Amino acid sequence: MARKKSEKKRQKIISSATKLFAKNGYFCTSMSEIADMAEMSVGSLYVYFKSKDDLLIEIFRNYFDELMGEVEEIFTETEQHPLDKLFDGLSLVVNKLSTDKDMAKVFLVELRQSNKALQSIAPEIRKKYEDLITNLIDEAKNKNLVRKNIDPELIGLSTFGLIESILFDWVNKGYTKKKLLRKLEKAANYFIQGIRKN
Amino acid sequence: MARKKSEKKRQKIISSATKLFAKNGYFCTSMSEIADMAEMSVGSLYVYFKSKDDLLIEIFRNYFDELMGEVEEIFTETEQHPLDKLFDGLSLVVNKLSTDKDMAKVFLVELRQSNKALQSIAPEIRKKYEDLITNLIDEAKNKNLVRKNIDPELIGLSTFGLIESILFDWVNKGYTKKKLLRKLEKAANYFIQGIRKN
Amino acid sequence: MARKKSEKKRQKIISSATKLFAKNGYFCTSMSEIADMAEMSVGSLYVYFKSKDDLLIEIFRNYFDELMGEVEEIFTETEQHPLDKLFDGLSLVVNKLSTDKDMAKVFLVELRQSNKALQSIAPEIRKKYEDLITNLIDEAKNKNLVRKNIDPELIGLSTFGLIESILFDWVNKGYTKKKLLRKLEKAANYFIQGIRKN
Amino acid sequence: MARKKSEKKRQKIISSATKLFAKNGYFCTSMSEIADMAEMSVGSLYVYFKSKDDLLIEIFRNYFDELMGEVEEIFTETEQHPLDKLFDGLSLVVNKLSTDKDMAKVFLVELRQSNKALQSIAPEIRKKYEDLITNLIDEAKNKNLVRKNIDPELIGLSTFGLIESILFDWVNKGYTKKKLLRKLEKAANYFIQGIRKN
DNA sequence: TATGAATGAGGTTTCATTCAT
DNA sequence: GATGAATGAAACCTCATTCAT
Repeated sequence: MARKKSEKKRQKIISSATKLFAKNGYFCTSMSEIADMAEMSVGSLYVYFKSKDDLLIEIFRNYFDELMGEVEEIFTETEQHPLDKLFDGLSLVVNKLSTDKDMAKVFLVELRQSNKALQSIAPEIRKKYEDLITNLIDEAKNKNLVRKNIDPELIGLSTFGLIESILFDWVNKGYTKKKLLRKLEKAANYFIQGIRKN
Repeated sequence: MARKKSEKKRQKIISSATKLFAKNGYFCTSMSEIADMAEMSVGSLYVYFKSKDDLLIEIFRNYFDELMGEVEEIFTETEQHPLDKLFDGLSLVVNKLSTDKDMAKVFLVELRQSNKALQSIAPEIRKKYEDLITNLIDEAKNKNLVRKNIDPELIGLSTFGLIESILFDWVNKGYTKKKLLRKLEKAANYFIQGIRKN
Repeated sequence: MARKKSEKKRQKIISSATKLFAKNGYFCTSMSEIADMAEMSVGSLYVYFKSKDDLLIEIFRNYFDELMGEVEEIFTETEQHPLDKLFDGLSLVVNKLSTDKDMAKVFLVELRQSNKALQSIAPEIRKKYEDLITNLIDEAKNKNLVRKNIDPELIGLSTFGLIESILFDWVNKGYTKKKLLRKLEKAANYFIQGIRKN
Repeated sequence: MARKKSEKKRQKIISSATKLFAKNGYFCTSMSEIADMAEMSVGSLYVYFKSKDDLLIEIFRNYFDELMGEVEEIFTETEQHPLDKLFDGLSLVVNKLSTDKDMAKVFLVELRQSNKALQSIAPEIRKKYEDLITNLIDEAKNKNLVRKNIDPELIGLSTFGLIESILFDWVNKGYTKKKLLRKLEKAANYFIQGIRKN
């Protein structure tokens, strides 16, 4: 029970920090602001996280471990057409990030920082994503479902860019989630059409 | 002559700052580091730029005004197939940014900041790019050269994302410029294939 | 208990700052000098006061609220001759300021600054003083105890000037408190004689 | 002729500086602001004045040497009643300062600074004034025109305070010069009544 | 576990003054 | 005489982190 209460506090810190990082950026957010929003003392933050960097890292770690797990599930289900699975994967990522605009913002902005804290985690997330895509495209190539000369790594990169740019647009313009998803689907289709073997 | 010397100093500040912003990020670069690298005093930085923010803004403003000008030239040349012009435009952007990896890095990272300094300039650059693409795609639609239902704004977004993700990969992995361009061309082709009317 | 300790520190900052402002003036006193004299770190000053301006304001605010309160008490005691109350009021002010020469100095010098910090507080203090005098002189007029045509506001101004110039002399020449009070009383008498109805 | 042109520049610097010191205070006025207002370069200021302090000192020196000279003239004219001469002297000072509100402001504010630059000049001006008054009152005492026990030095102090407080009021409230003079005359009369032998 | 006062290093910026032109 | 770019010391202030309670 004590464990539970403690976990609740951790989550409150994470959600407060995410909100503030989204609004003002990592560097323009102070620990005391986070403490204020989380309704606890600065000292308490350091009970749960060993540094400000650490807090940022943990925000990403949990979230993207889970997210990538879900993508993997989709990709390893064997029955579907690989390009449909690709489509579903992209939708899933955007769908999930669209439920927490603050997280989406932080993901888009902070994951590019040269910030030391993230020099470990950011490439890790990208790598995981690219590996999943690469495997999927390899599968598609083996089944002869995509054009020749398709570079699987490049598909990873491109789709990551697609996700990012469309989320970025949504985050800044603030339209409905539904519209966001329709946009993603359309753009994904342009792209998938470009690599599908007819 | 004094004017010329003065302009030389300005450029030295800009290149030093760009290098450091690329390496450590805007917030983790101090004015005194910039002064050191530019081989002048901190006070001198403030002779040429009225604040650190201002310095960052000017770095972007000059560079992207020129770059977008060049893209516009390509797009408004009338004789080519619009999708070829699109291809050429993407190549141009990546080509140019590939000559200055520091600038590329700064472009990729800092243009997403919620940093107040950039809240004006970043959207401006994106907007200019999107407008150029939108006009081009509209032209292509009028000439019936792309599939129905193509959303011009979405093409802007997607290609921006494409450029970013491929540059980002290059910046981090550091392969040759030639390889970078080949990647961009390939990815651009996937995408353009996806929207071209056959 | 923590509260008490905290209040002690505040007071130490205030007294150190007052001493230094008196000696070198507000602008020629740095926060780090204040910190040194108060035997704490610069950062600590900002725990108690949100800016250097704020520190100066608080020095005045507390002191003069109390002082004006005491003057008011004298003036609203009903039994005495109003001009005697005026005399007592002037004595009180000088008496009190003579117990803290640093405060007197700061009062004389800084309250005239065009310093933004004080643009709110300085007129407030003067106004409070003038209002008290005005009421008192109005009372005297109603009781027919002063000459006709006496301008109450002018009495406020003049006596304020009297207090200031005599304190200023004392602060610079540094004679005994007793002598200071005698001077004030004499000068006050000259003035009061000039307005009293015989 | 060159001499004349040079003197004109000096005067332009002085008037610009006075204006800015009046508005923002000595410490909140920068040399480059003064240069801007005087329509010349910073370097030129240093051709005419050896430092910022020096500039402030010279502003006072010229002005008050002249002013005190005029007061002296009045006081040494032998035919008038000394207390009338006192009255005329006070009027003269206020009259003159009322023609240049900026100078009045600077006089009121900066002459109290503990500013090193002024530690020489400020007491000098006060001393000169007090000496003139002391001589005058001594004359009056000899002629048996004032009450016994009048302290000449105290009259100097008090009237200086009177002048200051009334000018201060005018400077802040900004009424007409005529009204200012009437106020001064009234207040002077209260005071002179208080010391005159009936 | 929880607190928040205390720290001190480091940030950006200002500015009086100098000096080569 | 006139200029204004260059300087560098010093200013105010912030903030991640610690630690005694």
